[in-house]
Amino acid sequence: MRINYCGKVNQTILNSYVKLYGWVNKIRDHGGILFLDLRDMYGRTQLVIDSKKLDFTNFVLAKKLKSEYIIKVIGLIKLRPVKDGFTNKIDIFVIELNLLSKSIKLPFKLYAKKKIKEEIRFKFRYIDLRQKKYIKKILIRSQIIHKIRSFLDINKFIEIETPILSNITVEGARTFIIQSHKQTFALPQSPQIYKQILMCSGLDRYYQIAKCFRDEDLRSDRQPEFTQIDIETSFMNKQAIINVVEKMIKSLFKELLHFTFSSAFKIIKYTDAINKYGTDKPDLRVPIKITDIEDVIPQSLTCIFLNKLQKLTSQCNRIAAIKLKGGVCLSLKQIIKYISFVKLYGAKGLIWIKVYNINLGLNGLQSPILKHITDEVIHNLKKRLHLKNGDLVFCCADTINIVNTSLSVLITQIANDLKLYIKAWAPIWVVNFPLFKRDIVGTLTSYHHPFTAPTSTLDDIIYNPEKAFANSFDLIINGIELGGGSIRINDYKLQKIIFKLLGLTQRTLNNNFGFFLKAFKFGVPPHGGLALGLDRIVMLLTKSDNIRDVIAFPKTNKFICPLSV
RNA sequence: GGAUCGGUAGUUUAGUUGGUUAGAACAUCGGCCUGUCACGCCGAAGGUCGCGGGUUCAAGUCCCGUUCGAUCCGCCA
Repeated sequence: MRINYCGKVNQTILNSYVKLYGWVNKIRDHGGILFLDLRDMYGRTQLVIDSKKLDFTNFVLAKKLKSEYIIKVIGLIKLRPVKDGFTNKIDIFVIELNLLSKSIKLPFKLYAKKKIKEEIRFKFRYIDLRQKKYIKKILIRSQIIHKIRSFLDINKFIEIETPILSNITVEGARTFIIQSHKQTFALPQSPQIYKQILMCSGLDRYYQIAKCFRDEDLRSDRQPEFTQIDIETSFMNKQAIINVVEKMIKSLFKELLHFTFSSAFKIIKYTDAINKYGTDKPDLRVPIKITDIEDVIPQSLTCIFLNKLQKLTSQCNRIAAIKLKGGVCLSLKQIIKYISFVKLYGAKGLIWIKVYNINLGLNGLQSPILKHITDEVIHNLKKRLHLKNGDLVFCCADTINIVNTSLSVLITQIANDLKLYIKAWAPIWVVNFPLFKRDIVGTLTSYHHPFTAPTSTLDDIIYNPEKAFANSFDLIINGIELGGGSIRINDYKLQKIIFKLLGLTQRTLNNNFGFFLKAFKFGVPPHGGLALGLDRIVMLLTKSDNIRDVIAFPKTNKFICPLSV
């Protein structure tokens, strides 16, 4: 058994002998004496190879060592002569040296100051992972999984594995299909149905660290195969589930980052999130909200706000604004940059108003629309937006979706540019999502999935499905969707109605969900649960801006594993 | 499926309105050096400029195509 690690030997065992294994990180050859940094996964320590203290054969061998050779040494731990600026306090005076493995020249420099292209890093991932910063992410990932397991274990959850090879498909993402010589399998997008079946068995606190597969295009936070912390419980309501998951997340932050959340996570309804932040995953570290202004500007002006594009006739429009405190310092160039930025999201543009002196009315402002507006409009805007000197207002007018998207991405962009984050961590539960949404061809689809229990009445669901809401909840931290869940339907009739509303034919229903509905006839406990994206939790806790950094062997945008291709 | 950015030595990169032999730093290799810790000093080697085509007297540079990588939109129950 290995006892000593390079990163762990310290001055508590001075003047004793130690056996170390490791990689040659760097050699400083002074002729008769060599200084060698030996590295393992926990850190580095300095070996001193002195021609006077080592036999000739060993010294000759030492002179031949190169970077990344793997060696075994036995040496005496000594205090290093004191010199300013160096904190490593000990040396290992080598008395015996063994070469275990050689290495050719590395394809890139470890501990390079400049960023190495991922293309190369992932091709040689085994070398990439010799770097401390990436080892650390892998270590933290392991700790997170370990802590989640012990937390859930303490809370009486049991870990149950569900099949990877199955023929259950829930509509949603594209599915990976596996052809074997005997059968065709689908890789699971999540263990959703299996875990609900387990509830039917009475295994009422289930969890799984589950590999999931979705054949969709990649993003910086999306991989085709990823890991979910999948949880399902019976006889717990929404609040109870939220409580236990929140406790788990808080314990992770406490144990891994030594950060304590002072209060319960904020809970906000979906509709409020959309109205105030323009998105269902707001980043509450940024203190900017969206404010409706349509009712404080005269009808005659709305077309100007709509950029002369259309009259405000449809109910599907929104005229709204965000206020940037101290924003007058933004240059016209920056403002134009933001205008072209929102155009990427469908907005026709932005109207901006710089407030230099609010008491002077129009004279205290700078804006391209000054000649179209009156002091009264300014007065109204001042009241609505609580305008003060130095503020910058961006207004956007378009369909609700375009205004929401544009202003929410604008808020994020401005916050990034101007470093407007007022706190480190902003967790939030977004609850009561719509039950359904219409896709591009007008078909009704589930907002989450077809098993989500509604909060609306049956009449509303049937006759006004788009206005129906779900008993669901998403966990958002810093604008990142960590996961979501819901209370599930546990009523045979209701589940069947939902399937029908979603347009499933009797045949599809029988083929895909027949067994599931049948299970309902044998009794289904009230149940619910959620799934958290493990990779995203690791990203958050390791402050990684890329999911590939927290996965040992990630895939590229083209679904290629650069290591093995 | 769409948009944007990028690919020059092992790595990170410079390369002007197209114009001599594509330059640097670090790494590598050889030599010297007993207190370095980004050691130092002397020397050397290392480039089909992603790939294919076009324009031109002349292309790393301009144009077209393609491929790979990244980011985003669509997509992601």
